[in-house]
Amino acid sequence: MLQIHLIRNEAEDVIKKLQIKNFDAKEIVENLLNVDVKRRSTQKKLDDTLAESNAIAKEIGNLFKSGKQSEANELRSKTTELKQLVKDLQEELNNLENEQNNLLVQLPNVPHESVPAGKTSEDNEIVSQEGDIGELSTDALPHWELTSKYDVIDFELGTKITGAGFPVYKGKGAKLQRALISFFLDQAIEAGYVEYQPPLLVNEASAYATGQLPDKDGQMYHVPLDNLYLIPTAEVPVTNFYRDIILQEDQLPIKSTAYSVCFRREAGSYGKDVRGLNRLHQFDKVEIVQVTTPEKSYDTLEEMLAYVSGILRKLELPFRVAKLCGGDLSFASAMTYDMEVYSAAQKRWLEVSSISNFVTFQSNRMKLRYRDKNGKTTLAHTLNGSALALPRILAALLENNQTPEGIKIPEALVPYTGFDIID
RNA sequence: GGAGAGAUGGCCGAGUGGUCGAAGGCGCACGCCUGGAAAGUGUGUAUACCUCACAAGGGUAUCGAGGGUUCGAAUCCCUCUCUCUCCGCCA
Repeated sequence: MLQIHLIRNEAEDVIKKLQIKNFDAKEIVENLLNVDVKRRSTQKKLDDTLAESNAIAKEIGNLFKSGKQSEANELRSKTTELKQLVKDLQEELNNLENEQNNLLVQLPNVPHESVPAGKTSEDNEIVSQEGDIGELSTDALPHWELTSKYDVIDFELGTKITGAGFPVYKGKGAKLQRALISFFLDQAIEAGYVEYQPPLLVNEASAYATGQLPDKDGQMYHVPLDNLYLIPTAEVPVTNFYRDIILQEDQLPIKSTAYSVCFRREAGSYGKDVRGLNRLHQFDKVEIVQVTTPEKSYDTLEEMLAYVSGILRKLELPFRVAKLCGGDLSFASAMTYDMEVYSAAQKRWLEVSSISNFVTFQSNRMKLRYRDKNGKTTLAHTLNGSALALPRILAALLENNQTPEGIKIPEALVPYTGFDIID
């Protein structure tokens, strides 16, 4: 959520920058400016009225004490009209605050000035690419055929017991999953992240704080009986650790990592996009989260990008990095890098990580602040990234490493799997 | 699920209708003391919004959350949430 000060002081600039996201903010901003003025004058009136009745109450107390009953009673009658006024003003203020909040929540985060214009993922800027995307032989199989050929994932079994998008991993497939999770976590720990195992269900306040609510409530599984949401990513619980907290500057940066199962309803896609492991309702992911200062957050973004690149190198997967254009940027993000690995058999790039700087968009909503050297409380910056999402990594490993003898396991993973080939 | 107790500032802990944003202690910051340190000692030490120059100063709100009684509530009443103890159930 953007801060009202920003709208108040830089309305034109906000409108202009949101155009990069193809978002027409003009009307909302105008309404906000209006409401803001009304809100402030109402608050002033209310405060003044309250100050007056506080003063009278105090005086009545003094009069009673000095035994001047009649004078006290006289004053008492005077407060009845003030009471009604307070009530009215309070209600008005409440309405205006709600109105302001409802408007504010509709505005996406302002993109960083370096974010390229553009509408779709076609317009993303490819900033780097590395690794060999060499040709596979013509009889190379897509992963959804390899999984049944080697009996490592049973999609139908998952459909039977739950539904489409809930695969059952089996044998070496299950072990490979477990190996990847351990590998990713160990890498993150080595890079200075603290490992957490968060709850997989969160309450409404948490889902709101990281921006899943109210914008994307249809994308989460909801448990109405307890009003809890299944997390779409570990980002939600982990970032919420710091909700309503004031940190000391020397505690920053905070680097957290968590493995979690992720649940996504993801309505609306079809065809090859959802085939096999490409898009699931339940999948595994290791997430990295950082909380840092405004001065450092963009350096941190680069650091996280370098970190994830390192993992992909160790997995020997060809990958490229895309800087998202305005139109492809998520609601809450100011700047995002997508990491994509090449799926040799599908001949397409698969997104395996998305690393974003949210600047103060999340911290404002969740009141995550720190006290700087001068003792001033300031909103912290939050960032997160996948490191990494399992299914598409698995898909790429299966496809890219297929040989007549079987599927080769990259060297870095062998200590974790205990085998070097799936055959 | 049943019964009971409780929720106060960074922490501990007082406070049952007015002088309480809140005693006292601890912690922390700065100063004094000291050759240096400890001890001692002095001062300060919440957040948000409004006014305003995002200064100083001032106003308002906040003692788990929301509502009510009252001229006036941390203190009384109602609802909710959470925590703890005992019982039950249970991986």
